[in-house]
Amino acid sequence: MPELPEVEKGARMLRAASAGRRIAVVRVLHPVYARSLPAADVDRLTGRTIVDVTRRGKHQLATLDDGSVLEIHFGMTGEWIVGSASDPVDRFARVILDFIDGSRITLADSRALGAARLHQPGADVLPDLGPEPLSPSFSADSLGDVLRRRRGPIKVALLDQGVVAGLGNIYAAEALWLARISPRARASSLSAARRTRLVRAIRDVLRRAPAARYTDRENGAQHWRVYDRAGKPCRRCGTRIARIIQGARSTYYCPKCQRA
DNA sequence: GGTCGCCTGGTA
DNA sequence: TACCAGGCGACC
Repeated sequence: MPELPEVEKGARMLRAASAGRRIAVVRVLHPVYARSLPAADVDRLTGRTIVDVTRRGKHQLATLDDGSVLEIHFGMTGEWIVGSASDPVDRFARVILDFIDGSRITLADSRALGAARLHQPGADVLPDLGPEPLSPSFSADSLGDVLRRRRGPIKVALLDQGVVAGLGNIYAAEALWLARISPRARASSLSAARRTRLVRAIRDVLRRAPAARYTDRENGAQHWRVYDRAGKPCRRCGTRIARIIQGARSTYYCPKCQRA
């Protein structure tokens, strides 16, 4: 489930595999992806050279030599497969970029919830995205400014990419557990002290994610502190972890040591 | 603000 | 065979 740390890894892969390379062939292999990357954009991409790749929130941004930007979103199940143009096409390949040097990068996405979009030169890419959680512009004060206008619970607010960029369902739950804040707490009523704890917890969760192998399918789950642990004892106080639905999504939390 | 549905593989 | 996973846009 790609959240910020996984997308950062993806952006690095894309950069290593594509920066400085000229695109020979673009193939779009799924109707959902054809919607976000129509034939006209495939034509525009073909023959262009990828200059650099950056990440913003959960979005990967490949800048092309004409200033246009290819934006990739992994959705739930997106991942890169790096190889050569002679490789067999992956079962879940949705977009394939073949470069003139014979190398290839494939966007595989089993559930096809991701997207690829081409932004024209000079376009404002991702205008509604909130601050990067690991940047100084994200702070207890800035978070307070945004949350003040919110009516709903803090968990739902944290999943809003306009509040903070890059958090998903898992790390939002993990951060709230670390900060000892109930996911049901009203976003607008969080004290400055709790916002400080939350900002710290978000950074902590995101920073340690790669090292903790959060993303490893076999070993990841056992490292989660609260996510997917419904009915199991809280790692802090032993209380049974609760599962509730917020914004049509599962939320896991400790009803005792995460207070509203 | 809340809820639904896109998608499809994995699991009960 | 039904249901669940979830990022996110579309809807009420």
